[in-house]
Amino acid sequence: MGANLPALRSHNAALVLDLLRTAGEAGISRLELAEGTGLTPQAVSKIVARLREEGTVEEAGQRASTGGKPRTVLRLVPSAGYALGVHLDRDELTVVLVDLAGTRVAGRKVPTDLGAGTEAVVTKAVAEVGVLLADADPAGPTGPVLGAAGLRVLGVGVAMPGPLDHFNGVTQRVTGFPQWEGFPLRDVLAGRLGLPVVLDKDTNAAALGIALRGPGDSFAYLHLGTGLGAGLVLGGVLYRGARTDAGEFGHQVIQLDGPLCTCGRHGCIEVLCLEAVARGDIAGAARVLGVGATNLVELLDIERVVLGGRVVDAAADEFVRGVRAVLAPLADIPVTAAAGDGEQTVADGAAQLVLAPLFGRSEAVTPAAASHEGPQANHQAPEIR
Amino acid sequence: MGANLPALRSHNAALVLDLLRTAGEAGISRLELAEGTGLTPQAVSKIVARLREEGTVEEAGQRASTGGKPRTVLRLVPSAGYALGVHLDRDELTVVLVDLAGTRVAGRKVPTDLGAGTEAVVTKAVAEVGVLLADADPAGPTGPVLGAAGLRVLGVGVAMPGPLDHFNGVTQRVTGFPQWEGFPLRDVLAGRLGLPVVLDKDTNAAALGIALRGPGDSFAYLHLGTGLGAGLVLGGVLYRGARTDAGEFGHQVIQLDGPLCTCGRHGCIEVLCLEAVARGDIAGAARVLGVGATNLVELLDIERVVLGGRVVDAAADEFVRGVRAVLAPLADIPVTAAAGDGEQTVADGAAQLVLAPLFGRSEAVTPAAASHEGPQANHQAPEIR
DNA sequence: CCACTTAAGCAACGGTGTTGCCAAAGTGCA
DNA sequence: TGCACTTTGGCAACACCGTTGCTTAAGTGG
Repeated sequence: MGANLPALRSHNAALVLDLLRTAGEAGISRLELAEGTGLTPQAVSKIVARLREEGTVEEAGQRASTGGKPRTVLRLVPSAGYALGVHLDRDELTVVLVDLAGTRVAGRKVPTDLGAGTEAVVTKAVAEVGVLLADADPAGPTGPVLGAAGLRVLGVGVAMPGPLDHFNGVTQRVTGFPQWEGFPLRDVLAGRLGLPVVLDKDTNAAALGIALRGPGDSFAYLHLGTGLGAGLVLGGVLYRGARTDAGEFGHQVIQLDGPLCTCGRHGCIEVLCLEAVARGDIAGAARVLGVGATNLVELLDIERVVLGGRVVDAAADEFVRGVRAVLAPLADIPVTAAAGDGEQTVADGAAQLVLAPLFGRSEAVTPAAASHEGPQANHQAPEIR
Repeated sequence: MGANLPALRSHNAALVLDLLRTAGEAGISRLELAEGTGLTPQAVSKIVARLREEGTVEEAGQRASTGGKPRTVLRLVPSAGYALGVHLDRDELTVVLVDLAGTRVAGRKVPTDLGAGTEAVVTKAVAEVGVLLADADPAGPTGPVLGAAGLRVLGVGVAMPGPLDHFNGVTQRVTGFPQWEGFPLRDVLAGRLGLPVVLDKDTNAAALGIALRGPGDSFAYLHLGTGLGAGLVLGGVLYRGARTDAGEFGHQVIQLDGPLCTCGRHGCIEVLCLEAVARGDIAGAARVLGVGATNLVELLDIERVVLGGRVVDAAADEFVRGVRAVLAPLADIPVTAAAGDGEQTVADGAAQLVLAPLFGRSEAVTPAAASHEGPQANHQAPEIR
């Protein structure tokens, strides 16, 4: 909790990196970085010099002059670091390699059965990662970590259906697959791969990915697939809650004494929504989702709502329109559908679980984290240096 | 956004002060402070030395030895600073003076009518503050600021029914009193009193007050009075949302096509709850509140629920039991009633709006705050020095 | 060609937490 | 009573952070 000089240094470096990432191809000048961060131009110069020496940042031309020396444009070097994203879904395993800019540079998708057991799934995931890296890496399959000789892989983000314990990296009950309860997936995978691993819910991963694409604001990502969940980004940072279980949106009750849900309660959004979908009533499902979204907007004062997941993807326009119809009379909040890559949104977001800390996007530490020393020594938040 | 050495210094000082405040009368030693903050014992020594020189902290005896030099007990000096809390309710004006430890040292309560207009209410509030300070201050009514010669008053926190704009300190529509819409209460009051002023919703003030009494955790304070609102404390910090409008709990819809609410929607918690109360059905009201609380717990993964407000106070036990009954089957979350001082909970909490920043309890800056230069120059977060 | 403007680096500086060492103040046993 | 040991807390030197004051680089415009 206490901060020292190195902490201050990396905090400011993260701010600068985040602005560089947001600027993308267009780049950004030192003075603009100074304005954006509130730091002195001199401080920015020093920080940029360090980042350039590391190879994380490069100069890329200059702006038109405004009467004096033209500003030098700086740009993030995407190839300075990579992260792996693993999406472990009920019936499918997706593995992607993402660069520092958040661009997917390689990806694989194979059918998998979570029911095959933890050992089988872990082995398969490790194998898929190996193949992906071997294909992606021009230097070939040599080097210390799974052939990652040429690429600097910073870590692996793993996204799964919740609930799970993000802090300890342990899976909890996965509906239908009791053998996953209490499995320390993060540490097992970290041991096999020799890389830092971060585990989180699929909805959180997707929300994080969306957060890093847009400006750092507050929004809710509502994911309607097999079930219904939400990822909450509050103040540009993923909100996980005290026990990292936040976002259980599906079982919000919006109809007292409504139909019985699998969770034992009555009138949950999920059961109402899925029943409507089952009978082909997309408008009805969208309306229910809209009521839930309105509750969220009112309660958390967020700035936008993003819809995603298989069911939404199948009729995105209709869902967006339906949610808007409920929300619009009360608040002028944009409602959009997540970029239509389908399920790879989650895999890309999983990779961002590793990258986000570099850009200061995981600062809001909950009390649980403060009292916790953190995961395995060398499996903690990676740092570029 | 960017941090420099002074920022680091005050951040760490705030951590130390927060632990000292939490320790209360019992006090805490330097080494315990080091453990609690994660700082080096040496760093804590330096910080404590500064605080002692300021008069904010004092030595108070020593612990029993455990085989070596006994630990020196440190304690916050409550009289080192004071804050005023003003609760502006629809029909009542409460003014309290609170010391650094959060203890109320003086208070006044007078009937008031918000409908009398902004000028009349402001004048009355200023007068009440003057009387309170004159009574409380042994040095008598001399000195630069309203007779506060002997007391160092750090600022004034003002709590009102929402919605309002906390960042700009401007009131918005207050139901039934259109002349309050868009009134820059914070700056007007700051000008009259010559003190920094902070404006916030009554529910937020109450939640903050409760947060500072307990450990820094996550909880929701549900306030059932004229209306129904919530104050959310997430990770020990008051959550205000992008436009400082978070906590609009009353208009969460939990019954599709339910009874019409004043807000135009159907089946809001507020209308269901108030209707039940009106017909004397406390159990029914508590059940509705319980469903809403359960939704909150699921969505935000908070650790406890606190109930308060006039209606709850009148039948606290029954409300607590009713909410528990709904919540218990799903989560092991404590439900309690706010300490029964009635409405002064809000006034005390209002004073904490001023004190909380000293203890690092308002760090989570929303994006809106970052892009905003802050209020008037000298009406910003006060600092002890 | 030269005055002016704007961008960025160099050097010195104040101030942060850290490290290494030492003094102070107890306990417990011979 | 004396002495070894443990624990607490301060002093001094240090490395390193962003800041300040100034200089150099690189343009524009009359």
